[in-house]
Amino acid sequence: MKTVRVRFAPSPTGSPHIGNIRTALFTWLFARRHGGVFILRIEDTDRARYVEGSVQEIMLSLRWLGLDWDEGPIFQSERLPLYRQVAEQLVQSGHAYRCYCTPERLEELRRQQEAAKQPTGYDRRCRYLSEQERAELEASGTPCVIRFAMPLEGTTVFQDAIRGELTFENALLDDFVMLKSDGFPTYHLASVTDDHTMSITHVIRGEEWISSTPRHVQMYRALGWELPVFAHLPMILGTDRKKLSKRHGSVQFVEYIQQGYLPEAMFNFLALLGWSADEDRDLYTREELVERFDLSGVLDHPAIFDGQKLLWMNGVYIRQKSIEELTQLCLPHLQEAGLLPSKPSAEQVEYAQRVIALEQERIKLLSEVVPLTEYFFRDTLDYDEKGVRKWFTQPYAPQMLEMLTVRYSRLEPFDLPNIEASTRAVAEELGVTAAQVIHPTRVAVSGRTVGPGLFEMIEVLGRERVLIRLRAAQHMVHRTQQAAATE
RNA sequence: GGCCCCAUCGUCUAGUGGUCAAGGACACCUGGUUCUCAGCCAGGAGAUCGGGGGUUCGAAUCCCCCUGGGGCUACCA
Repeated sequence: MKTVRVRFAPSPTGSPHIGNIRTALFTWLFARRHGGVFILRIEDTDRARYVEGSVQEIMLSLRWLGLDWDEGPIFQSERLPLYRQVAEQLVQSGHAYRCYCTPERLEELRRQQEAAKQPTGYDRRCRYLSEQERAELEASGTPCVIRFAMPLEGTTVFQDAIRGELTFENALLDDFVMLKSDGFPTYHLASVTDDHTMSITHVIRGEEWISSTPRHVQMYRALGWELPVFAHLPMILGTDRKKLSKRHGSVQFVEYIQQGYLPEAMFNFLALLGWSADEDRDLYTREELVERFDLSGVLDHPAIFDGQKLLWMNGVYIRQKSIEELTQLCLPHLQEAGLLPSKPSAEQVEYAQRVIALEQERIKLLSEVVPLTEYFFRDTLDYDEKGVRKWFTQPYAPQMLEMLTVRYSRLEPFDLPNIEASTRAVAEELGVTAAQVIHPTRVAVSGRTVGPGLFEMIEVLGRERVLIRLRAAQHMVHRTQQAAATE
């Protein structure tokens, strides 16, 4: 059996989105599953739509996901002579012809067809030019394109690895442009030519290409080239069931990277969007996915992209991380937020690690580490309003804070068991439940009503910070109770 | 408008004629663990398989029609 050779062939017309990358992922998975070759090809044949930097974003996204390519990136813009030669060959063999129609005429033609509710499409005027007309047009230097001469009747049938046999009526397919007047090929010419010259065995691409495939099939035949296997992947739709677009919030793939999704979570999630092994499970390692992936498991209906499950999965993978690795992953976010300097000391990293360890099971997105742990790094706290109202108004609060201050000052060592024991002792002395001490104390040392266990939090904060915060809380309690009394 | 593709819980999906009065996961709800949240554990609700006709002893699974959604219909990919 032939070596599998597949390609991911994006056009650099903007930042890649989830759908683009999912196509890359499936293609890569297929290549690795079959010990094949994965090629990156940049389809930069549209000079007008070219967006600077998108090639970098594509490669960055691929690398981040671990989709390594074996050949490329190959730029179609550097292979122009090849496409022209193929187009010329087709003209010579009578499968293509030069068309001198102006864009204006084409537009007018389309307008008329639409008005008459006729199918739109080129009317093949230049296909039937006489030798003399052609020579005159050529001599006058009129710009021209090269169009493919589609068969006028019959059907084009091909097998799609995912959808089975697909049939198209040739009469309904017009003579599409292969080579533009600027000398650049259109997608059809470039991709067919490259897929053949690069010995691509399986053309894996989005479903939006299905209707172009009969054209490609006809080109392969006209050229006498062997057909690859076609596999059209289902699309990914937004929550409004519409094609993914700017309106759907962060659809740009790089934004997911920035927000702190883990590559392993994204990989896992994307693999299950439009493909499924026949198993009741959702969590797979990259290796397990490579072992199982096949085109036969690819679904033939579109999937709606809904980030909830991705977020959950990300949390799962975050919880699986070693604390050292998670810390390294979180550091950039903490630095960007100004909670840590750009070159943190060993002590600062060590502290951050202990903080992150306390929040690991709550973090679903790396960037969440900032709001979740802020109070560990800042000197002044933002007190939760509800928490203050509920706990700082308790009559025993002033005395409680004083007692805690005294006891915490004397603890030796200042560690978890001692902190817990002394805190519970305070509750007992005050004649209140442990919870009645724990909750106001959490507000006092963190400003929050939710967070890690109080004793762990206090231990990590350290005696010095805790005492300062208890002092600040005493003032806060005083003010709060004063205000309540005057009302 | 024309051509093409598609249609199972809100979402991702299992299911290829009988074992399905449809299974799993996310989200949601309840209970347990507990100092809160999260996590974890247990349970619950949630699809008459888009609708209607067939075929068959029997259909989510096969066929037809309708409806709905999507794609293409460029000298864009």
